[in-house]
Amino acid sequence: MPRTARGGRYHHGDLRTALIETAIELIGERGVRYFSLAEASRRLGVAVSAPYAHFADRDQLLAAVTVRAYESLLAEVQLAMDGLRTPADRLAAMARGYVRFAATNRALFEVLYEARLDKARHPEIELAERPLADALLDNVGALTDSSEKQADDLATAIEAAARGFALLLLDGDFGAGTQAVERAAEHAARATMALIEARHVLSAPADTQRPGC
Amino acid sequence: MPRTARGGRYHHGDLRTALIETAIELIGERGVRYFSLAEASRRLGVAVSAPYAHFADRDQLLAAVTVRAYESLLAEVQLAMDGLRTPADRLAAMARGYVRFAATNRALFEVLYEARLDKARHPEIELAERPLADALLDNVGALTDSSEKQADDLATAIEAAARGFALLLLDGDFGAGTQAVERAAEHAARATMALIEARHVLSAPADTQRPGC
DNA sequence: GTCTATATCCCGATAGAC
DNA sequence: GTCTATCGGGATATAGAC
Repeated sequence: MPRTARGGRYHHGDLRTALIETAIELIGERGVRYFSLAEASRRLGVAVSAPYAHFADRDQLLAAVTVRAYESLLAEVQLAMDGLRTPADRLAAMARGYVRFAATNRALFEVLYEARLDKARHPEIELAERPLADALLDNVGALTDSSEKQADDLATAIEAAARGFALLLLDGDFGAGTQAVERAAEHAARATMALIEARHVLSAPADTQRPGC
Repeated sequence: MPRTARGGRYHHGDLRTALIETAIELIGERGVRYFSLAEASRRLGVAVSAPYAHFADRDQLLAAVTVRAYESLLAEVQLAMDGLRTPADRLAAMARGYVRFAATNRALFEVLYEARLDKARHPEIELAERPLADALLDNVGALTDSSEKQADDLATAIEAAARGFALLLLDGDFGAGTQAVERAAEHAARATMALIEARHVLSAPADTQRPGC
């Protein structure tokens, strides 16, 4: 713990960044909803009032964490897509990267969906989210025969499936450890491929569909 | 509010049930994390110590709510499947019912996944969950050419997608109101159909798959 | 089974000194 | 920019009277 104070003032020099990192630690241990500025201050060895020099309130800190979360998620997804050229391969890779991100950055993944921040008060969050949404829509749109509505339906299905697999993984349904992560990521990628292959089913009246090729 | 006390003792006669119902109310308004026994007591007009005559602690009450949640979910899913005979139709209906349940019983849906209860301390929860898992596995298994592993992979994909659609709906991504619910439910049903149709993709090496029939 | 009262603890946020 | 001190609030849980 090299960053605790040594009896005197806090001379870290970047309490703002330290608070964000400690918030991520704490959220990982106990969940967003149990995160408190007071505990973060204690862990950093500063007074409970110190954070207010850098963030107006608790939500402002959580918003900063959320922005970082979107940035990390985007990086992980882009890394997974690297070198792949077909839209289908890139979409499957997005799902894989998304699931990996959820597992290796549990706190950041959680803050994305459970921080309950007032979106109107934190417009920077939507800004950070956009590139990811664009990447998804671009690749879905690049699938040859997709009309606008079909593209949108497919994107939504892929998003839903990826999020579902990530949550099943975090709930322990795939077991624990690195193998579980890769297993879940692989499942998400294959489900994405399946949705792409059967995408004609997604936007048609359900009662005209019959399974089986 | 006929159940508030009229200045004297609480003569409702079934505080235990009243607590469960009030807990569901409060969770729907503020989320599980912010639910407290104290506030439930206040709303019921009883002393904050009264609940302890019926539940050992807060988690025991939440566990009772969770059991009720699984029962309600099972009922909704069974209702949606009613009259349908093919496994595919029944699976699509399960997804539809699941999404409808999430929207019309938001509090119960939330408690299923965000109560953070120690499963070992509340074995009754797993008991309540089982019939639902069985229904899913039975129908997936009834699809003609599914091996055990293929059946399991398909079941997981359907579960992930349904949960994802439910969360997108609750996040407002489908808009608000009854139409949004039915739209999301329909999407979940179609995604289920798509996963069934392309289920051969789910359990095969991803790099041998190419989209398009 | 419910009450009153209390012990114990944690939180967010602010005021004013340095 | 950080500190000390504090206000005002809310929580869980227990003890003992009725």
